[in-house]
Amino acid sequence: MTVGIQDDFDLEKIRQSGQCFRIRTFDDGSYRFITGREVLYIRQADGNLYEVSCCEENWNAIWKPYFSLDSDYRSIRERSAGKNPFIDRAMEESAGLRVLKQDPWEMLVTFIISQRKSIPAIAGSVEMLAEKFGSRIIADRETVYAFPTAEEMEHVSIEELQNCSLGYRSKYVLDAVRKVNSGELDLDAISNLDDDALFDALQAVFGVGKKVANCICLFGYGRTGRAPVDVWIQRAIDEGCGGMNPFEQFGENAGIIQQYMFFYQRNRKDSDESEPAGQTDHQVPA
DNA sequence: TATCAGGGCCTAG
DNA sequence: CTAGGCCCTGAT
Repeated sequence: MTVGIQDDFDLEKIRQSGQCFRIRTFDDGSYRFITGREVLYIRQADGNLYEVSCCEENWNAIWKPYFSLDSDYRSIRERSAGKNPFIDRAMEESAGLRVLKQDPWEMLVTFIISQRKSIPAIAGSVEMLAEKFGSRIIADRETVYAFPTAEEMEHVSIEELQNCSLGYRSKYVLDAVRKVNSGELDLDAISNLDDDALFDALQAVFGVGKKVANCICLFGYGRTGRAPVDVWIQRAIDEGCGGMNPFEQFGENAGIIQQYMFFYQRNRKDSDESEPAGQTDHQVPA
């Protein structure tokens, strides 16, 4: 069927935004997304019109929330403008990307894996995990594998994880599996916590520090006030913000601004005028 | 072929 | 608080 999307929405920018590692493209311009056991093929037809492979119920119940289409990003950009020239530029260049609302368990494991890895390497490991331990899905255009649940990973060995190129992160993932399956960490229950408490609860997992915890808050729990600071954002802060963390002033939209900055910093021509000025005040609590 | 950085985190001092 | 080590990959 066809849906109309009036707000900022750019599939290619979403694909490159580094928050989701299982997006696939097809030659006809279609993009494939997976969440849980649901698979979506979506293609821009004309202007604001998109052809989607799902029914209207699933579009409304699953995919509109997934793409955060209940938020008005255009107005968020407008209201966030005028505070910092670098960020203004980042918002212009990156308009169209969305913060995706993804599965918390998948985000926990994926961002544990992400540490000290390049994006292609992360994608490779996540794909291997899905193929080895996830359930098979016969989708419209291919056979795909869902990201494995904690239950499906219950008896996974350290060797099997090593074979997915997890390296020293294997023991971290194993700890996540154990804590979630034992109930020591209840990913549903903690969704009721406020941002700071959620942030702290996630860091109980071995291998989850501030950056990874903030990624899970933002991409898994929709906590848009959270702004993870990674090496790219730190570079943007050094080169565009005089070394001072700019996210406090954006409040509940800090995480969205962070995504604009991340995309912009990765794609812009290296300024090389890197001026590491000032301290690096790290993760921003809302 | 060799080198290096990559969406960090843990541990020791 | 700071420095080192860590598994492995993709890029040069």
